[in-house]
Amino acid sequence: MQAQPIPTRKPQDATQKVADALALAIHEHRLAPSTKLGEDEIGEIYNVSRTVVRAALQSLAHVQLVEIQRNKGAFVASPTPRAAREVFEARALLEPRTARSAASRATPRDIEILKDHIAQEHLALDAGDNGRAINLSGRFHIEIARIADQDTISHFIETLIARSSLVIALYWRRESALCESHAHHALVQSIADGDEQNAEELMRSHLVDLNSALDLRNRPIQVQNLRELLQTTDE
Amino acid sequence: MQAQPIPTRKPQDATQKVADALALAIHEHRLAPSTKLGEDEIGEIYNVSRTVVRAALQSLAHVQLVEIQRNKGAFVASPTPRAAREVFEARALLEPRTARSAASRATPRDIEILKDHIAQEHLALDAGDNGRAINLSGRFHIEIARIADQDTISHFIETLIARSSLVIALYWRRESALCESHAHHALVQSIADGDEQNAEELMRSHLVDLNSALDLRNRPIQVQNLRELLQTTDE
DNA sequence: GTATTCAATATTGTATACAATTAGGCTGCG
DNA sequence: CGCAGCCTAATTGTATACAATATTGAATAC
Repeated sequence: MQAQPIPTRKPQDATQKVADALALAIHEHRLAPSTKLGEDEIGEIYNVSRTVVRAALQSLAHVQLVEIQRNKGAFVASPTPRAAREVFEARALLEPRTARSAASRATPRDIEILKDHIAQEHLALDAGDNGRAINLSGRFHIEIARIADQDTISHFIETLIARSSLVIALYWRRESALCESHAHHALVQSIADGDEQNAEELMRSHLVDLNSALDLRNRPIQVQNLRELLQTTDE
Repeated sequence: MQAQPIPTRKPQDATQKVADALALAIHEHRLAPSTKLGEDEIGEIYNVSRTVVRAALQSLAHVQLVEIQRNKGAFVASPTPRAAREVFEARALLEPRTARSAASRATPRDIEILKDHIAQEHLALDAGDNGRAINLSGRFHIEIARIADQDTISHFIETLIARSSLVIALYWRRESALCESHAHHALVQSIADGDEQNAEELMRSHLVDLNSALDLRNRPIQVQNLRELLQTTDE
C-alpha cells in the first residue's frame, strides 16, 4: 500500500492549489521556517502567474503560515518562543472541550475516519516519513474538531495546528519520541465510547505531553532551496 | 527642500486601506449583510485597480466578513443562526479568561484607554450613531484582549467580534437596550482593581447578556441567492 | 403563450506590462 | 583600506489587458 495524497480540500482554482501545495510543504517540513518564497520562483514551479502566487501567499499569511513584509516578500513564518507558547496555550484552551463535544456526537463513520488517520500515521512513521506523520497527526486533531461540529472553533483549531507544525519544526526536542499515536488511539477509544469526560481529559494530557516535548529556549534557523523541495511534475 | 507634487496621493498600502474602509462600513452597519461587492464598483469608489480590490476582499473573506463565491463575486457575509450561536459560544469560551488575564496585567495607561473607549461609546450613543457605538463597543473587547497580551487569542477574538457585528445587524432584538456600557464600566473597574476573579465573572455574564439580546430563531430576509432558498429545505 | 436555445453582455479569473522600492555592488573620495 | 554615495539589477506593488464563466434577454419552436 503506497502513500496516497492527503485528502485536502479539493482545489477548485489555481490559487487554492498553490496555497495547498505550499501549506503541505510547510506542514511536512520540506519548507523550513524563514525560507524566502519568491513570487516569480513559485510561479515558475507551478506554471502560474504572480497574480495567483500572490493570492496564495496572502492566503497563507492570513493563517500565519507565512509572513509577508512589504516590498520585501514572503517568508515561511518562524514563530518566536512566545508565539509558540501561545499556540499551545490556545490549543489547551480549545481542544479539550472540542474532544468532549466530539465524544458526544461521533458517528461510527467518524470513528472509522479517525482510525484510518491513525493507520496512515503509522504507515508514514514506519516509512520514516516524519514530515508526513506530523501532518497526519495534525489532521487527526482537525478531524476531531470537525466531528465536534463547531465550525467557528474548528477553524481556529485548524490555524493553530497549522502553526503547531512550524513550532514543531523549530522547537521539537529530538530526544523525545515522535507523536506517540498511542495517545491518539486512546482518544479515539474514548470518543467511540462516548465517554466525554475521558475524552476531554485525554486531550488535555495529550496536549500537555506535546508541549513538554518542546524546547522553547533555542531558536534554530534554516534555509533551504525552494525549487528542489517544491518541484512537481503534475500540471 | 522642494515643492511636493501631490497630484494623486498614493497610500502606503492601498489594499489595507480599502479593506479597512470596507470593514468599517460593515461594522458600522452601513453595508448590510448579503450586499454585493462588485470589484469594479469598489475600485472606482476608492480609485484603485481591481487588483487591489480583490486583495482587500480576499482579506476580508479570511475573517469571514465577506463571502466570496467563485465566478460570482463577493458579498457581505450573512451568518446563519447556527454561525451566530457559535460565534458567541466561542467568545464565551475565550473572553472570560482574557478578561482575567487583563486584570492581572493592566497598567494605568491601559485603564485610561479603556475609559476613553467607554466615553466615546457614550458620545456615539448620545449622538444617535448606533453603528459607531456598536463598533466602539466591539473595539472595547478587542482592547481588553490586547491588554491580556495574548496575541494569538487576541487575533481570534478580533475576528469573533468582527462577526459579532454582523450577527448583531441580523439578529439584534430591537426591544432590548443597546449595549449597556454599564457592564463595560464595571469591567473596567474590576480590571483596574486587579480583581481577576471578578473581571472574569463580569465578562462571562456580560456575554450572556449580549447573547440573550439576540433572537436567533428567525432568520432575516436575505433574498440574495434565490436559487439556494428554493432548493434547500433549510434544516 | 410558454418553454428552450443561444447569442450578447457583464463580471470574475488570470496573465502580462509597467511603476516603485529594495538590495547589492561599484566607484570615488577620504 | 574603509566608507559614503550612487547606480544597476532584482523583486515586489499596482494597473491594465485578455480569457473564462455566469447572467441576461431575445428569438424560435411547440
